[in-house]
Amino acid sequence: MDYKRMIADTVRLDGVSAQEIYEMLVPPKDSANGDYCLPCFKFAKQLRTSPIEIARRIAQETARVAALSKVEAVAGYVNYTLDKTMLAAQVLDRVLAQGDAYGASDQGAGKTVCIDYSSVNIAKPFHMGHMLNTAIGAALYRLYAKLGYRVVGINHLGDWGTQFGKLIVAYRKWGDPALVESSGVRGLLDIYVRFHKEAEQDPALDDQARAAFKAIEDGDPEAVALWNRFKDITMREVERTYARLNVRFDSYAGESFYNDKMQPVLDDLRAQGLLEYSDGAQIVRVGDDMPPCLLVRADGATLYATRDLAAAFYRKRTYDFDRCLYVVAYQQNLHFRQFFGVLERMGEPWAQDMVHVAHGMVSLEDGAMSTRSGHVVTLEEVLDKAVEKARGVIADKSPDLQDKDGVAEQVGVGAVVFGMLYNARIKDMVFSFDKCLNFDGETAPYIQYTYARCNSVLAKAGQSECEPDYRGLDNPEAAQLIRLLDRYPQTLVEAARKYEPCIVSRHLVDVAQAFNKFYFEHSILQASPAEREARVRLVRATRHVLASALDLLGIGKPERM
RNA sequence: GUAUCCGUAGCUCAGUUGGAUAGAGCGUCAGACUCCGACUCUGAAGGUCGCAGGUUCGACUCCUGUCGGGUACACCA
Repeated sequence: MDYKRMIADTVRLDGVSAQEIYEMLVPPKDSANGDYCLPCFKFAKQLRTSPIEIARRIAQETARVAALSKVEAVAGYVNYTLDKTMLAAQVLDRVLAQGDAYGASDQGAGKTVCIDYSSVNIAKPFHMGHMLNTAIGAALYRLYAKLGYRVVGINHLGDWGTQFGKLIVAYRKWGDPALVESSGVRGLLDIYVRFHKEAEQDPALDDQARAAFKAIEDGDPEAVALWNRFKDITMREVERTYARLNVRFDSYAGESFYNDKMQPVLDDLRAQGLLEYSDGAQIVRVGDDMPPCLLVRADGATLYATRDLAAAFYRKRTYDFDRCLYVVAYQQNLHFRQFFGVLERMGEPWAQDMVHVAHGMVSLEDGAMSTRSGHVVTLEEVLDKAVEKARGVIADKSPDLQDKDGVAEQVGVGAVVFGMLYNARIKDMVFSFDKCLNFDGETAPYIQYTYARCNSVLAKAGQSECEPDYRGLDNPEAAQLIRLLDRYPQTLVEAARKYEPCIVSRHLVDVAQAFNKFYFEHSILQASPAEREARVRLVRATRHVLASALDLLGIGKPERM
């Protein structure tokens, strides 16, 4: 039942529709003012009446709406307070009936969303910058799936380009097959870094690298075999990391996949007369406020944008998406505006369904990360340190815990992932181990602790046949918690609409905080049987919402910790 | 230079299509475990919302300008 609707339908104001009223009913900032409020200032001019008088009249009209325990006109606002016991009964019934599926919806039924995220580079380490990208993309993936969309997760592998020529040259010169096999990406990175260092002294190396890449392009068996080997080594490692993060992809079609799919797009552009020559290169103009999009180099080679264009057409054809998201750092803002602009000029109606979900950059305290110079913090070492720290806390505080290693993994990895998803995605992040390994306050361990605490209470509560008496929840702490549980579904919708996982994480923290306050102020198991049942139901509902949100963010849920 | 994003407490950040006295965590200080898990909870201190105009009954929120910072700007991805 929709209380806002009931109130809105009862209001009679000349020239104002129930829908307008409905949309104006908002939760007051201070919940002491009630559950909803209606500011009446807007009506004053057209009704030629003071907001105070209008509020008074509306308050009178709507006072008879059932389920309201209080209606008050205050300083031009009408404040509505819902009957706490009725609200509690309704919200808890709804949450408990749906369980962990609470918050799911069918808004995406029949619709497809493609999400391009993570996009690892072959032969390069998976560092904290990729972590941010991957966490955001994976959270959006699960979020859209929860809202009923068919989601296609795409890992657009960086598996093409002259760097592979460099790697081949470096590998042939300094690579020890056995060593590279055992040291993996680290070993590949080492010879890659060495290549750059030596190429400064010996420019001939760059020519050899170009030749080696050309060999891959021309299908030279030995070069292609090496290239595949680099891919295998990288993917083996990356898959291990994805498994730890519980991240999955539906497609690994990367750059090389589109090698043979660019020409038709270029032909199409040429046929439409959009492709122009400029200084020997071929470009498409996309508007006066930005530089043209460069698609073919003077030497005939294609570029990043060409591949993205081919990929877009392929995805539209293959998945028939309703929306295609690109989770990529804001550094590439211009690139996406240009690339989307080309689609628009081609008259593709779906050009407007393309979205660059831009996020901030991760840097280190002593400057930007650089793969070439080896100045990176890899995800693996961060996760390992976090898990190690979690293990220490567990040894200290829960020495009798079962499966200490499993829980430490969930807590440590969870803390890192949550740190990536806690702020608005556009924010830059200066990585530090101190901040990343913080387990206090608004962190994953805090939420996981709350979740474990719920489990503990529920285990002790056992089963009950008793009918709940919701007067046991008629207190500010329970009311606040119930309000938050009630708003969870619309929170998910908003997070998806804005492509902002942090809206989910913030709500998750709010729920955990509200629960802990309630827990501290009110005894659950010691209450009278009927009130105890009401409170146990609240704990159970809270547990469902915590579980659901943790799942969406990709954070483990230790039953105990 | 042009475009674009960011600027809110000592630090890191929230702030719901413009609404009532701008919120949280960390840190600091002071408290709460004979009681359902103290990885918890309570309280205090801390703010010209970068600055200046404008729109509005009402601006952290919208517009213009300005200052500070990030990023990008043709043959890399």
